[in-house]
Amino acid sequence: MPKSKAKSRSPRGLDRTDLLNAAFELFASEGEAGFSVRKLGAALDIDPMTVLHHFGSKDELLRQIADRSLTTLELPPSTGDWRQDLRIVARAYRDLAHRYPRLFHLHFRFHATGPADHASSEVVYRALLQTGLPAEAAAGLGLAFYAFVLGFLLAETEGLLLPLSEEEEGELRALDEASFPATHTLVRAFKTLDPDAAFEAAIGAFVDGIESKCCSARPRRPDAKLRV
Amino acid sequence: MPKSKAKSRSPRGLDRTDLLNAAFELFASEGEAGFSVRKLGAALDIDPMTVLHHFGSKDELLRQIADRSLTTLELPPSTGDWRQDLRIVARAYRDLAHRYPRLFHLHFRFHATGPADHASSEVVYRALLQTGLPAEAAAGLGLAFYAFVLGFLLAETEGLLLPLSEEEEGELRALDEASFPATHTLVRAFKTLDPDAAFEAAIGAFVDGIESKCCSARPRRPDAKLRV
DNA sequence: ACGATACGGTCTACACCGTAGAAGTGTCAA
DNA sequence: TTGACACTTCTACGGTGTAGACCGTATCGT
Repeated sequence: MPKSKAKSRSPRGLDRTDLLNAAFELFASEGEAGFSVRKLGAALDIDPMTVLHHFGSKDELLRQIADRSLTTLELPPSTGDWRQDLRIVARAYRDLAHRYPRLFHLHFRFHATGPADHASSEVVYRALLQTGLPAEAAAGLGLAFYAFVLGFLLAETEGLLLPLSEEEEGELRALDEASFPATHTLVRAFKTLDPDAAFEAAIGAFVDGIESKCCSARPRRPDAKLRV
Repeated sequence: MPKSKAKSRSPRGLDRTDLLNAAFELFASEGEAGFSVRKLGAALDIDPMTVLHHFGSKDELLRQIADRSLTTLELPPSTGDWRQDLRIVARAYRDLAHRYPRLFHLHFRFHATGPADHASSEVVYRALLQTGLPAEAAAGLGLAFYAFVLGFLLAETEGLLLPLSEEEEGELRALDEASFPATHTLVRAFKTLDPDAAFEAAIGAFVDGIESKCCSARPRRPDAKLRV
């Protein structure tokens, strides 16, 4: 029996899990700029080298922080409708991004390969296979789906999607109206932009686009009055 | 006449433009990890502080590097067809990402506001207004379009879209086949994934989705005659 | 019971980073 | 000449990640 004691033998009361939890907390609240091995050590009253002794390098620690955040992904059960399932996965990732916005960008640096990730991928791939598309198309669209969703969320967490500030509004309005008519037309809409609606519309467009690509025989949703 | 002399008076032969060019080059070739003010100084045989004197801070230098890369965006003329125009803008950004993959992520850190960006946005917004969608929807979809495209390209430049490696393939195949049937089905497709096709399919799906959202009255165009 | 071994933890030291502040250095206007 | 000013450099400070040596203790094979 290799592991009878749960607490193991740590001279200090700290497990490696505790270290990871503290690191996660510090990174999530302070952001990458406010995170360093030394600061983590100070917060735990621990020598900084102790943390490196457990994780090997700061990079590996960050990788595990990213992994840990993925384990909190809350994936509702499949509905059986692939359109809904794609939306559900997208919303689950968005929820994750909103819970830990300061560390979401880590998911790009360390392409996650944890079990949580595989579970959500399976939902996505199953959904795309249900469309009847050939495997090559399903695979490409699956990865594209992730890239799109994660990309959108990164943009959102990095502040690219915020309603226009006064300064930005001024900059846009200063543009030559003859050369930038569409931009001028939309300035008002940008000021009152609703990120939730934008996200749902974008995901909806993507899903509808996939639908139109594959199985036009299927009946469209009731709100669609028009047909191709 | 404040600028009669092109070269200005620099004791060394270096203009601020030269500094920016060199910084751009160094960053583009070495990546962020290999870029530092000190290294830039060494490469130019210049004191590092000279760089900061011109740019104020490293952060501002990076911002200008990002801006500079955006000025190389090659935007073909509008076709008049909003679907094609959206695709054109997406491809222009992808071309940019492929030319300078090591610095593409900077576009997320510094939401670009340069003139090059306004020019491409205008194309996107004009395209979306041409769909006949209301301004709110057009604005949201416009930002979503950027988030999606940039996100996809970031994923691509960061390596999330590469065909499966042997190791990753093994990891996927090791998954329980009963629990991950779709993943298993697609492993082969992932090994031979074509990023170009995935990108075109994804953008196509998004555009088609927008089309289905608005004006199905327009006749779909067979891609028989293309113009560019 | 007793070294051997391994491991958790610490300490010191090194190379590198961004940059504030002071101190040259040159060129131009008065 | 005398400033004034932009440019460049030097020095120094506080921060970073981490390699390498060191120490105490717990476990194990004998």
